[in-house]
Amino acid sequence: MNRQVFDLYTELYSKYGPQHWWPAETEYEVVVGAILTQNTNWKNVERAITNLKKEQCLTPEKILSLSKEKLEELIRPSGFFRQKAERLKKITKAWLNIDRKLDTMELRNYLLNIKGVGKETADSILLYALNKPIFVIDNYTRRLTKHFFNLEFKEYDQYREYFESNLPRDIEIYKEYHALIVVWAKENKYPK
DNA sequence: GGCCAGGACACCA
DNA sequence: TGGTGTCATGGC
Repeated sequence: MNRQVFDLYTELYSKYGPQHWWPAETEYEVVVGAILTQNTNWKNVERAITNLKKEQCLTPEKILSLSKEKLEELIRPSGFFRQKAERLKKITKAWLNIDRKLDTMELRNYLLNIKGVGKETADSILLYALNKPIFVIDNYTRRLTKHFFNLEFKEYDQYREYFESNLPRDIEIYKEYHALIVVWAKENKYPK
């Protein structure tokens, strides 16, 4: 186990403090947020979530009952609103039928088979909604890996396995580390 | 005013 | 598998 991966975690944690991610009141809100935040500033996602909450629409049943046009209107601030409305409908149906007895990788495959759900989205849901030990990789994580460890991989799962194999298998650490990486990246806009 | 955000997918060679 | 275009709003 490569200590520097864990050491960086403790460093970021003591510098920025606990982030208590994911900011959501329910599991389903995590699912919705995971779709809405795809390549999108979180501020814009918050506007969309606020709209959904204001209309009492942040439940699977309500999302499914909304017309396509109405859903698009509510989530418009998050951008890509047409495809995200489509994706929300699809993932919501799948979410209602999810079999929680499946093991982590089976759940991952289940999520990845939903159109509009890629690895980062699936892993965010696994970690933050379903409390499964999966390390979430995003572009910030790739940037950080290059910046601090001078490493670059080709595949998403290579990054994921790198972090997972160099950290204690601890869900809380996975949650905090990913959040701290985002905080770090925002403070260091273009560290190269 | 331009750049980019907590990606995913289709299409092409 | 690797490269590129598309989707779209709002913050900075």
